Amino acid sequence: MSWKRARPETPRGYHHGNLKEELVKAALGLIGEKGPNGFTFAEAARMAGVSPAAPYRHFRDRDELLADVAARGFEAFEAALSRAWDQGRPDPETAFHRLGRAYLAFAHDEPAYYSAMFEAGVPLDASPGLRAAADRAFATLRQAAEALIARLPANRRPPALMMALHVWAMSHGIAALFGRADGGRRPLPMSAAELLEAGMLIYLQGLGIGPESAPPPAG
Amino acid sequence: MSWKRARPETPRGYHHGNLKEELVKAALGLIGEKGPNGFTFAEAARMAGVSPAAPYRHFRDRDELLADVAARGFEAFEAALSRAWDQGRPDPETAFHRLGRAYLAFAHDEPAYYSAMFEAGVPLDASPGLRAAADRAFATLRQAAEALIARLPANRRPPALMMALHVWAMSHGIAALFGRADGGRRPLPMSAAELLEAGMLIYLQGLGIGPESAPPPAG
DNA sequence: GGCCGCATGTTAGCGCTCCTCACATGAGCT
DNA sequence: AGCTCATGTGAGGAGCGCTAACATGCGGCC
Repeated sequence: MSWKRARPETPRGYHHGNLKEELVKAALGLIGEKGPNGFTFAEAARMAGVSPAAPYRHFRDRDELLADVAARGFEAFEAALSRAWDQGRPDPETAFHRLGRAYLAFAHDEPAYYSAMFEAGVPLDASPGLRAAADRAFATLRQAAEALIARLPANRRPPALMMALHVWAMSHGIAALFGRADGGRRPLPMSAAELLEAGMLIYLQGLGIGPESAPPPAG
Repeated sequence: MSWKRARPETPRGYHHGNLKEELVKAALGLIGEKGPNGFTFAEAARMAGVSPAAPYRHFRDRDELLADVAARGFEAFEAALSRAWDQGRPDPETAFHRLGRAYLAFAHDEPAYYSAMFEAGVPLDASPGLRAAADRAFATLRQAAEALIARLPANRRPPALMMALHVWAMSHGIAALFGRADGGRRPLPMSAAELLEAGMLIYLQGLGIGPESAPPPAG
């Protein structure tokens, strides 16, 4: 009995009624606080006010819950990136910079999701929906890369996939190494967002999509 | 008694004599096999042929061993990067490409070290030597950045620190997302090394250190 | 309306891990 | 030779993942 909530906020009977959702929420909270390893199945159950065995009715094991959290994270990620990209309006450059900021904002504001997605070691094919969600998120990046590349003369266009991978890698690298809420790594002379912005400007310049080399055709 | 080695390769008495080193080696092996979380204090002890309590004579706890592995990883990393950079010989561009390949080679060939360094969640100040070792490794990248920047006209030089951070971020991003031994993430149309090489060429081009924009002064 | 099936939750418990404490051993110094 | 102390052992508490057998009550069926 000791695992029961001291004072249940929502009185309930034998059946919880919404346990799966509440377990996911609890897991998110725990991952956010103590990292993906600090998260414990038993503690999530405690938070939801159920016995330590109850979660097994909803998830095969701890890894499956983690995979579920990661999948939801990719959904939210894709939504945030799509919203930022906004179909490239008003122009691809502006939208692209918004996209970069949105990437870092997500990593910064949703560390629990970001951990589950990229740092918890969840294999991408842990669940059917996971890889699909991850692919949709990446597709947004790729779409942005394509729109930017389209502004180049046809004979100087790099592969869009490659460019998307570069953007993703740099964003993830900055988020992973410097993007945490000052957590414990390295003090920087500039913010992660500024660092990414500068890096992307240089990269785009290298492609020839720079402020001085590619005036918008209908400017 | 069941924890004893079935057939001790090196017969020993009550005292092991070299336990600390052997625990670190065992940890490396386990991390390489099963990721930084799969690694277990008790199993490392078993591998070394000692009781599960013995490791506590050499490491305060599991995290301290992990931090020790990470610190050794940074030492090896620094050594590998320095060797590749080779003081910028024969010229900074050539040496820089070697450096990039060395970065990915390390991440690929020493996954256990790389995990402990970047993915195990070890705080950088877990031990005095850890941050120092990490700083030395980063200093190598920064040194390379400085040498490359020095080839630019004085009025177009970006901050070396920023450039080093960009290089690090892109390298780490590629290593973390695509660099694993095909482990389980995403199939690519090109190797991680090629991806990094292409990304760095574009980035350098953006800085004006490109094949067609910065012929060596003594060419 | 009453009954029953089955999803959901509980209890008990195995095996494992981390870590601690009291005790054993023997290497190296005096 | 004798002592000391670093190093290793044994036993055990607390917590976790997971399973099996049992309890409960919601929802569909007659």
